[in-house]
Amino acid sequence: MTETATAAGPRSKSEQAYAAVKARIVDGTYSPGYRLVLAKIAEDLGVSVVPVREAIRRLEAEGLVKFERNVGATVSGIDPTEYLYTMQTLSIVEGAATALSAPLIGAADVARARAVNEEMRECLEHFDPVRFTRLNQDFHSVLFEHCPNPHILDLVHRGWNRLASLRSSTFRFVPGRARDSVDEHEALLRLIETGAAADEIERAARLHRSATLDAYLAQATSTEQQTAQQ
Amino acid sequence: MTETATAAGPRSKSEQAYAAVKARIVDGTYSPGYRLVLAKIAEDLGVSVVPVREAIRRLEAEGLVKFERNVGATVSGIDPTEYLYTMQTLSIVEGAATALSAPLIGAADVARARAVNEEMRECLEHFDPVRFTRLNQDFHSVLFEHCPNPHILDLVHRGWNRLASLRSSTFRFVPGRARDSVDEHEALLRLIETGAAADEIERAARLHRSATLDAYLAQATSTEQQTAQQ
DNA sequence: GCAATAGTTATCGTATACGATTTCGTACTC
DNA sequence: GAGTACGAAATCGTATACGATAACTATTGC
Repeated sequence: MTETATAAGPRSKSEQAYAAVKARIVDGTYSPGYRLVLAKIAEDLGVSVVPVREAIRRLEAEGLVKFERNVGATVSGIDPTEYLYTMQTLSIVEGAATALSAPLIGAADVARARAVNEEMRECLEHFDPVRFTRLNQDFHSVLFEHCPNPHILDLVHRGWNRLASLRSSTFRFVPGRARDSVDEHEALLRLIETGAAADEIERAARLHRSATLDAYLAQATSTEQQTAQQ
Repeated sequence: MTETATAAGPRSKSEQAYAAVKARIVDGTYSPGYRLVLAKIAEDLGVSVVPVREAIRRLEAEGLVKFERNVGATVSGIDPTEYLYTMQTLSIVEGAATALSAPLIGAADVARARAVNEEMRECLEHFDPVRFTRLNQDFHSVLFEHCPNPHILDLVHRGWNRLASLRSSTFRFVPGRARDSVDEHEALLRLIETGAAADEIERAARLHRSATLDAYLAQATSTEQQTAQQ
């Protein structure tokens, strides 16, 4: 359902393989570090290795897998540095996407986003981080789905996919951060409703993500362990 | 001779093919609309079609070629809409890259960039748009090459590659724009030298590219012809 | 003369096969 | 017992082959 404009035609086997493996990475079936053996995946999917190889290379281009010559592919890891890069990039492209979308966001969209945000608030009460995370994506989707520039939208999706692939690993919910996040969402909606300048919306959206990154970094620093040094 | 062996290990044939075809697209040997026949390229490069196919798909992911199932690949076209998307995206990621690089740019770098910019000014006198364009890339390379976030840097490079592939087509030099561009370069250097805030540098860099886009759009509107409708 | 259709050709998509490279386990030496 | 050398297994990388699909061409009917 996150596919970008599927033209509904008969998909080639390489596309099937791409979609299948991508889905497994994003939903956590293949978690970071998982070894992707071409022959095995090919057998699972009932195709030969050639289209699988092509699919893997596409996923590599998106940063979801790491490919080493004559060695093989693994699901991209949880290196904190990579996390920082991804979040920083996402803050930029997502900020832009949100700002570009803003003029196209209608009252109905805002209402929908607000409803999602209130659900998120409830998740805070019952401590349901899994649901919270999913709702968070829904919320932001409303904000940037109207982005008129498909290139930027694609970059946003890529960033989210990378984050999704890390979700089930050490990069978790930073407790104190969630409540602030919900409040920032509400503030963002207000800006959009009142037709604030694009600059301002972009800045707010970008800071929203930067704050999440900072919260993570603060936590990581306090923990002060190099969990993944490889 | 086109290959610039970058001190890496033995490249796979798919990588050779990727680099070779990419180079031909970027340097204009294969101009937009050019039909990329797998078998033909394979023969030219002395490899089989499988690695060529993989290379083409990678180039597709970068937006340099367009691939249609059971039909074939062509070098991505010059659709004005795509141009707009690319420039807009580039203005965002390049602005960010420049801002992130700024604190890392030393006096020597600024001097180098300034020298390049003065050369560009000379090109205006002798009307040498080809050289101007190349120098322009050199100038901006100095600004963002220190970008500490490789993801963002990669996005910038992709954008430049796409523009390069269009260079030899109808998207040309907009005469009145070039002089302003050189002045904006100088202003950018001043901001960097004086250690201006990242926000300010980002804004300036972004506007610099937006202005180029606007100049093109103004020209395109006045021309008002759909030159390439195919 | 033009449109529709059938046959031909060109090109892609993928399966299979095999050589190349790496990795892992085992035996041997010091 | 530790380290090294060798060999076997696993896996990747690419060539080749062939079926599938779309583009092209010639022929037929009107």
